[in-house]
Amino acid sequence: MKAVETGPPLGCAAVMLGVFRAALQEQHQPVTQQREAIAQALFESGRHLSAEDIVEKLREGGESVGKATVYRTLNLLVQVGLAVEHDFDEGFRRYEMSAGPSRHDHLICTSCGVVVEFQRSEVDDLMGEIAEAHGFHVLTRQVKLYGLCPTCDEAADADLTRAGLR
Amino acid sequence: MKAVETGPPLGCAAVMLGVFRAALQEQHQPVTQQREAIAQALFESGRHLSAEDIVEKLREGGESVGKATVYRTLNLLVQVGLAVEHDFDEGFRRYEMSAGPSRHDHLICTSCGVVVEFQRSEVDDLMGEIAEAHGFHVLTRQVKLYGLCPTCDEAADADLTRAGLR
DNA sequence: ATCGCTGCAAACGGTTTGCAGGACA
DNA sequence: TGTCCTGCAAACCGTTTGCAGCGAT
Repeated sequence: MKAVETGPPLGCAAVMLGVFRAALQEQHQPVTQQREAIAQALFESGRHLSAEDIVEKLREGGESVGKATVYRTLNLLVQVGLAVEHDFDEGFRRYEMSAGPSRHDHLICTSCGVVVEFQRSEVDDLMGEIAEAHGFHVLTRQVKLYGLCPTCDEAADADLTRAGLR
Repeated sequence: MKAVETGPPLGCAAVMLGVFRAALQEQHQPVTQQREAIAQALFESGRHLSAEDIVEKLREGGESVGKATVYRTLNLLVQVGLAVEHDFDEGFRRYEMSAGPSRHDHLICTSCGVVVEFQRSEVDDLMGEIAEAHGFHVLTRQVKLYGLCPTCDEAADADLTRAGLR
């Protein structure tokens, strides 16, 4: 078995790429090498990538794409629903493959910056109910919990204790 | 009874201002006219204001403050927990008075941009439970539902119907 | 009187845009 | 072959920063 860097099921990227190609053709938009490369980079990583991350990833792979094209393609991916935009308060945006109906949300540590994903059907249910109650037709959501991860929380506690004992 | 532009209970701004002053003094930070004016502008409006909004609001009131000071003071307010930062994907940030424990969340229309607030104790409960399950010490959260408001949803439906009948 | 906040303007950095040339349909 | 996507670089814009001077403590 081959070692793989990161997460998504093998073959998933290929399927997503097919969907992307189909979506482009349906809108009479050209399927260019750059668009495929950018989409593939995002799908293969399966994580939260910045535009810069993608430029770098592709450069490492020997492909050269302009930053502007990366932004344009990412917007395209968001439009057709194959990617979602995230803002983790870093001063720039990150993008992530959107596996359609599989919704998940994030816990973000404001101290060390670690991002933990979680998935709870109760969130889907509750948000759906709220949207309905307000007559909104919700397409996407951003549920982010900011605070201290267990490690940083413990460290902060230790600091406080030390200060208290001083 | 006097006509009032916007929302928060009268006197609320004054109380919040007092808390801000106390917080500054506690940290041995000077209570300047600018800081008071900026905080008051935010507290009185009670809505989601951008830094630019505040500069304008103060200029209208005859007070002149630098944009840099507005940003610095807003960060100060966030640090002491009297304001929260919002990002509604407009390319800039908005700030809102934080009434401490009274948490509320937002529905955002991606078509007309209207922002609707809602408050549901179930959200507090669920988020608290999730944070606990992951050992996170959550301080703030961002729960945003993006989609079409009733008006825009209806308009979109009408468009689709028209297209279908063409 | 001292410390550090303010304000102006320039710097900064992520994102967008204009335009000449080349790739897809 | 025509359209429009790409890539470079400059423009853009919200935010941050450096520095001289004044205000709060």
